[in-house]
Amino acid sequence: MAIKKPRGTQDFLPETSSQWEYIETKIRKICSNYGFGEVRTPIFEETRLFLRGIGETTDVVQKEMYTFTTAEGKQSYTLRPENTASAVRAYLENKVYGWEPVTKWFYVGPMFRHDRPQAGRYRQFHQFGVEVLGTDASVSDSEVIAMAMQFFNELGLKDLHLEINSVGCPKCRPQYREKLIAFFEGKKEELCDDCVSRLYKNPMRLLDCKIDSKKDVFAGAPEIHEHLCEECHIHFEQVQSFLKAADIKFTVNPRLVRGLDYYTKTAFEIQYPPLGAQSALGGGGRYDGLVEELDGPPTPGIGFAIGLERVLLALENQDLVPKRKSDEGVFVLTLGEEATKKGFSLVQQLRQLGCYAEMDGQGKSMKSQMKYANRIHAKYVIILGDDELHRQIAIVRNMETAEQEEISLEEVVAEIKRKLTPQM
RNA sequence: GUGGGUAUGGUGAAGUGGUUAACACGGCGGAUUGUGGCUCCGUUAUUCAUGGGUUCGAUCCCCAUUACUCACCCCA
Repeated sequence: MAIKKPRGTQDFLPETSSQWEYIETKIRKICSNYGFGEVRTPIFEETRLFLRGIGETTDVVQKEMYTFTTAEGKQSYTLRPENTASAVRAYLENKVYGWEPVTKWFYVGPMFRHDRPQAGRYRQFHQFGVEVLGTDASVSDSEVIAMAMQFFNELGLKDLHLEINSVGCPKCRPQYREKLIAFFEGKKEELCDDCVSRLYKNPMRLLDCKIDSKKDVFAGAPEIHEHLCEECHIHFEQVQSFLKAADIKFTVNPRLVRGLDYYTKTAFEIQYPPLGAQSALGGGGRYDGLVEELDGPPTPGIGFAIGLERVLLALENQDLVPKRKSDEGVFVLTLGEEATKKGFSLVQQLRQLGCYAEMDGQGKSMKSQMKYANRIHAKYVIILGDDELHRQIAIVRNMETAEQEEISLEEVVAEIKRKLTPQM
């Protein structure tokens, strides 16, 4: 049996890779404009990091991690399912807090979750994300959101919805949680099975249940905004006013809840509805308790993660995927052994001068070589056969105009280089 | 983890219980000897995911497996 790639993974062939390159170029540009430096952490970490960082009761940790032990079986490792925990670990391990008041990092790379694959959902997927550590200023919440929106804008994506919410903090969330449980406890009969099981584990998740949230049961359910503490309330108001000041459109969705335990205060999500079930292109929020949870000094943080496969889907959906454009180049067409030897020398010289040059070398017919030259969109073809070799010249054919000229072998490389170099 | 759909050449995709499995694209070769893109011609699946069963006979029927896919769940 032929060996196939693992389920939920993808091979990116050159055509697709160039699309990724395009997206990454945008990412790097924006990050540099916002003053974010790239952090590269290991693809795998000690399993404990994710247990504590993401939360033991979350789905991600409970059923989606790729966990393994080494041959000695001493240590348990896990392929990173997201990168915030790793970034915070790196922040602490390198004692960045000791010399940098505010840290702004971004990352791009593969993440791993053992989900059932589906449109826009893969087991190895790629995220672009940012983290701001060391400030609880509401302006940084807005900055991070603005950054995500600018990323989508620059890609040309339209019709995105930005939803924001505040999920409270350890001071006010527990009370709200209790109220929610109390409210729904008597109405278990009317809830779907999933919600019943969520009721005690993570009652806030009930709020965005697709089935129950449409029912009457929800009438009169306690709203998070009525239960935020003073601090959270003010913070949320400020975030909104900063967004307005930057002319960023958003809607407040009191039922927006994030799935990872570490989120506090601000939570947000960017949706592109046409993608269907997996319409969240990105999301993020504040995680003021995470650094402490990982044994660091009390340090506030905020960040987002964007699913790049989904971004690509959205780009395809709006026909915004750039076509791969090949470089202007030259094809060296050779006939005969001696000519091929000389041709190889020409190709190498051209390449060393920074030109895109190719040849056949398989001894194919002239016609066949011409076809190939055409296929790779060569701008010039250098034709070299025994005849030309004896006369110490080469025929240079312009593939657009079909004009041909004879140039001496000594000058042909320099001449082509000149032709291919744009005039300043 | 749960439920639905689909599995035919490099790709897209017809099709039938029984000698030669359409078609399109792509690939390769050719259309006077050393010249591309257009056109034309030829060629390109001992075989219809894998394993089992029904049958005189299965790519077409049944079962299982696997993969892909969509939805639930979850999330990016």
